[in-house]
Amino acid sequence: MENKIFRNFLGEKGLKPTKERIAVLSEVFSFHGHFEPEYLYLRIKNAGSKASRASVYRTLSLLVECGLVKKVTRTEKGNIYEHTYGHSHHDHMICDACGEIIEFYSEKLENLQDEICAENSFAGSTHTLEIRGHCKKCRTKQS
Amino acid sequence: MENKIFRNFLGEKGLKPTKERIAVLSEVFSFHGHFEPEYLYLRIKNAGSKASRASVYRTLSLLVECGLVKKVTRTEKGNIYEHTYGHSHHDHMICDACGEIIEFYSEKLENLQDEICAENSFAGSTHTLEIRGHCKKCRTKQS
DNA sequence: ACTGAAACTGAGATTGAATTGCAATTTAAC
DNA sequence: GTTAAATTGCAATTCAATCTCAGTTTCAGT
Repeated sequence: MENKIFRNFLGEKGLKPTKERIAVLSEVFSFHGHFEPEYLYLRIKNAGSKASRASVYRTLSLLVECGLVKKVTRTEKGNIYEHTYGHSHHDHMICDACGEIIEFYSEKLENLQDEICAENSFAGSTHTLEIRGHCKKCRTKQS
Repeated sequence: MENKIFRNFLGEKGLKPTKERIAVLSEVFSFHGHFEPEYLYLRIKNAGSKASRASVYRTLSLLVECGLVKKVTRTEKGNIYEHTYGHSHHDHMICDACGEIIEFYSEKLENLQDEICAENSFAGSTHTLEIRGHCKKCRTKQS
């Protein structure tokens, strides 16, 4: 599981699995959904563990580096992350009215993108598709 | 052309087409490609016009609001913009090695996204697709 | 267990893009 | 022209993110 993956990753880099790093890891995987670094920091505090803001940021970078966490998007106010282990790849729709984030996945879309990369002699490794608009709820509310 | 569009937009909002705003507008449309606010600010200075950083930022927001300019992406170091008037919609591939930005467009992709929105009862208004990887040049260089 | 070198941490300082407050200036309607 | 409203630039501010560095922890070697 993610704990093992992270420890292996740290080992390979000569880094140490400290309390703080493990606390961040656990907290990231203790819930589902998207989060901002500050929110994560507060959760950790609240959970009785301790890790400074600096450590949260530092660990978050490590988690992204080893593929357990992904940077979803950048808002006006900062980065948004999500954990990816156990989650297959997906893209996002974001409601401009309420901020809700809907995840979706389309095989066709993935294939089409591979095609497009090939056409451009581009070796795509990752992608981010973000559709903005209004979710069902906010669409109704408007009218 | 863009000048007229911007002036109309300003007029409707009771805003004034000042030298500074027009300088920003002209400079944005004086070249093709992507830019950062700071780069734009320097270009304006260099062109002999004058507009403070504050005015550049303020005007850029107006240009985005009226649809002449689009925020392409947010990097570690800030926003990247492009002018959109006269440019049809497209998406981007960004080379992680050299930073090159390749634009592409696919009708199929657009349609597929509309389908996906419909499936999720989502009213999509805009989207951003960013494929990251290595461009042809950097792929070759690597081997 | 001990020891020491290397890795790590937290608090606060720092950075840098972006925004804002405000006094002075410009605009344009009358 | 005159004047009210809009605009400007500077400097101050904001805020996420990063960095500094002295003190702390980890762990391999003994």
